[in-house]
Amino acid sequence: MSDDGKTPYRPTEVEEKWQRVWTERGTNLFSDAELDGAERPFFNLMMFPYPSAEGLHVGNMYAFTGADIYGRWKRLLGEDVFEPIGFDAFGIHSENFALKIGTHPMELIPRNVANFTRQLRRFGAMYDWNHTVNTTDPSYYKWTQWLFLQLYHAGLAVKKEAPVNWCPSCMTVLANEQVIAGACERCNTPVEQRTLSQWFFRITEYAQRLLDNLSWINWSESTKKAQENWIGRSEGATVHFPLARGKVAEDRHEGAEVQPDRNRISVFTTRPDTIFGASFMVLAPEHPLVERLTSDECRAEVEAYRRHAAAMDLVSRKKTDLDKAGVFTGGYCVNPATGEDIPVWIADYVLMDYGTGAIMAVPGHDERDFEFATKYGLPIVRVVAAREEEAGYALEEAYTGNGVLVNSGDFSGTPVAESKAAITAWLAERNLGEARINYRLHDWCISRQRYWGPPIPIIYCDACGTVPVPEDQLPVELPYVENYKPDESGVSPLARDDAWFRVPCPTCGAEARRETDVSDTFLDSAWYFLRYPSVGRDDVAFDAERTRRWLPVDMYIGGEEHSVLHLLYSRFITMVLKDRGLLEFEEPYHAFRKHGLLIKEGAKMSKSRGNVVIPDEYIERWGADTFRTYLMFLGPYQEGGDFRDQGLQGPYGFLSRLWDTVVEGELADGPPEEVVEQKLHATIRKVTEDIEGLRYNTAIAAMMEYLNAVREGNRTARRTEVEPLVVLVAPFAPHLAEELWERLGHDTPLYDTAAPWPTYDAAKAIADTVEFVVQVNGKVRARMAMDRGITEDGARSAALAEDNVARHLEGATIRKVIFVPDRLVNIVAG
RNA sequence: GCCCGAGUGGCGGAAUGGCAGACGCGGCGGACUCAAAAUCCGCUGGGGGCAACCUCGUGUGGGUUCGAAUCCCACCUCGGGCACCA
Repeated sequence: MSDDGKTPYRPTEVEEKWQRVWTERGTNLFSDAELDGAERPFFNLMMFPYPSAEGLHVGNMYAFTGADIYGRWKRLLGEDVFEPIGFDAFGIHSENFALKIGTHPMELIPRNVANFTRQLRRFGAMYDWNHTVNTTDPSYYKWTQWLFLQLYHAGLAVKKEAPVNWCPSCMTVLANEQVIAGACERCNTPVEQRTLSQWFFRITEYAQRLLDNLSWINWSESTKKAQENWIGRSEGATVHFPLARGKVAEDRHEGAEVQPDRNRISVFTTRPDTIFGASFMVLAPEHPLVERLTSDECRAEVEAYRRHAAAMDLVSRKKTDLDKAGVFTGGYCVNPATGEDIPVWIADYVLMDYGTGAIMAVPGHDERDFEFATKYGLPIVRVVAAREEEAGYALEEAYTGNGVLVNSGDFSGTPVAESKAAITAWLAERNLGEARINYRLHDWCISRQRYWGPPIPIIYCDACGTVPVPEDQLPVELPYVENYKPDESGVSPLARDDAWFRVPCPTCGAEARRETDVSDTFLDSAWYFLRYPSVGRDDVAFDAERTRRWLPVDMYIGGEEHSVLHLLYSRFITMVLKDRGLLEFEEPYHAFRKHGLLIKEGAKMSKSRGNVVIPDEYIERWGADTFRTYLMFLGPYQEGGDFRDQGLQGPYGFLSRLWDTVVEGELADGPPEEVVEQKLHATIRKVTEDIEGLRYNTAIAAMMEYLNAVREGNRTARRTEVEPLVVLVAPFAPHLAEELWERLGHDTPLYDTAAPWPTYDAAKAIADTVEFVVQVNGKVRARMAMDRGITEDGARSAALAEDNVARHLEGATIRKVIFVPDRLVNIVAG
């Protein structure tokens, strides 16, 4: 009570009180028995944060608030909502930061986690703190290592010598997904190529399935689109071009068995129909056949070119705007369609990591090939024309349009579309090619030559070879290594700990060595949702029965930045576990919704701009309820919005007025007054439907409108008018709602009440009279109240009688009347 | 270059074939106050008119329709993603 006898809204007091109550009552916590017995399980998942030293970012808060509102709403509907949170604390972010400030990650991370936990508790999400995960905890990464073994035993984890993306600044290998435009996604340093022996997960085996399921999973469309592009399916053909007899240097290894694939160049093409126009070949400089094809005269030049290409970093190597440059190898192969010998070149515009690393160049119908052919004076043949009569016309640029084949032997005159299949079939009959589907997706390199991650559970023995660590010896604990800084060697810092590194072989007992690489952070996060319900179990990664009850995840809300990395990997891992018989579903998330990006005053938030919103400051000043409500009000959740400091005032005023209405004023008894009742039902409907569709901004606007109507003209509100609003606002402002619920006389807290969400009567949600719009020739001339359900004739005569309407019709003949029931009359006259 | 999304008052944004600008911020005027803050009430897209009203207006140009912010075509701008992908 203040001096004037008023009880003003004091958010901090209210929020501290209810957070204490929730903790004491365990309102949001599940016991094992509750998890096993839940009748209406709803798994509400949000993307667990990486606990940075800076603390919770407003972007995290935005994401979590939107997800928490959805979960709280489901709970108020009476579902058993499991809403866990955790920490994705392994990885290069953490390690780099630890290096920068000179604190060991084993000290730094628990500190950050503690700080995050404090912040997460303060903003009022209904997290189940009994079921948190921390990826750096041995009780978690034991199962990350177990997961690796599952893939290993399935033949899906393989070690390959491979050219990899090497970040010279982070001194580690990056997955293709972590390379943005040829540069490290983290530090923006140009990435170089290196060849290292790495562990790969064969995600490409699952490419088609990952693509196919996109057609039925309930996800945000843009996210599906991003995955589709990333998987990058193209249909075409593999075509084999035999090396030309007598025009290729003889095999230098006398007596060596000549491999079949050493005698031909295979290419992948999406345009097999243009094969008659393939007038030369281009190989990637690294292509294994270059050596064999190169003639003595060309050798010096070819080798110089290959050295030059190898030294080039991937940024310049993959730049589209580079001049096409290459060199002739001196070798030839045979175009299997024409039988002609065609020269073989090498050029850096052909990439070894896509298709077969070789292309058939069709300069007449491919812009890059045209540019290359023009530059080096190579023949350009037209094999497609819009009309057959154009067969003889020369090409001034590559023609990539549709048409019919020309200059293509028996296939001339065939339309492009059907000739693709016909030529592929013709080649296949002669063993010169076959239909082929190619994917842009690459295998997932999970090796990291770093310290801060789960050690890959593999042991190398001179006698037994590669030996997986037996399951009962997991976890392979990450040792404390004082100097964990990576170096230029490309060997993980773990190799420095001799006592850890040397280990007896699990199979024969002889002295053996551990794998010293750790796994990619994305592996940690690829399965964490499976762990949540089974947290505490140290005998299994996830309990089968509990998993059956709770998974797949019912609703997953997160940022679009994880569209291709995390979401694709977790789908892949789920499919693998299903194929191993460990799960009964192959898509981990029943529904996924992306949220938008939050900007500040029209600009991207960044430390360098100095416009980063620190949630703590706002929560301290306005309270968590206002902050949450504002974040959801400032724009459409799935599209993001613009955070403006002034904007907090609106939601604060709304919550304060709601407080005043319940706490300050006298509430009258009796059913809602007629004028308010219709609005009440309409509001319940709108808020319910808007939350379901994550349209939080308009849900809040509807509640504001309703409160304005309840308070209209300083009238005395009725309890039955206000109490439903207290529940509607509860997902957004849970503390305030609890307090008002209690002040309305309830003994049981709102969130412990079974299914308190109000229902609406659809008949009462609509008014008896509707405002008709009367148009004359499409222009609004009057607005008139009419009875709901009025007939066309009734509306028409009422409209014609209206003064302004009559005035606009003066002297004109009515030609037509458009009638939209309960909405509009449009009189067309002239 | 290709793909996706967006362009609406001073500002954030509503409206997805039928009243453009809901809701909120800011602004202006008023009440309360010695005063200010807070709070409450009213007004608030441009132009014209005393007014009733009229007129213009959703990036630009065209189209479909009785009627277009909304659908179609072309273009411009911004944001995001992909990119010598054969």
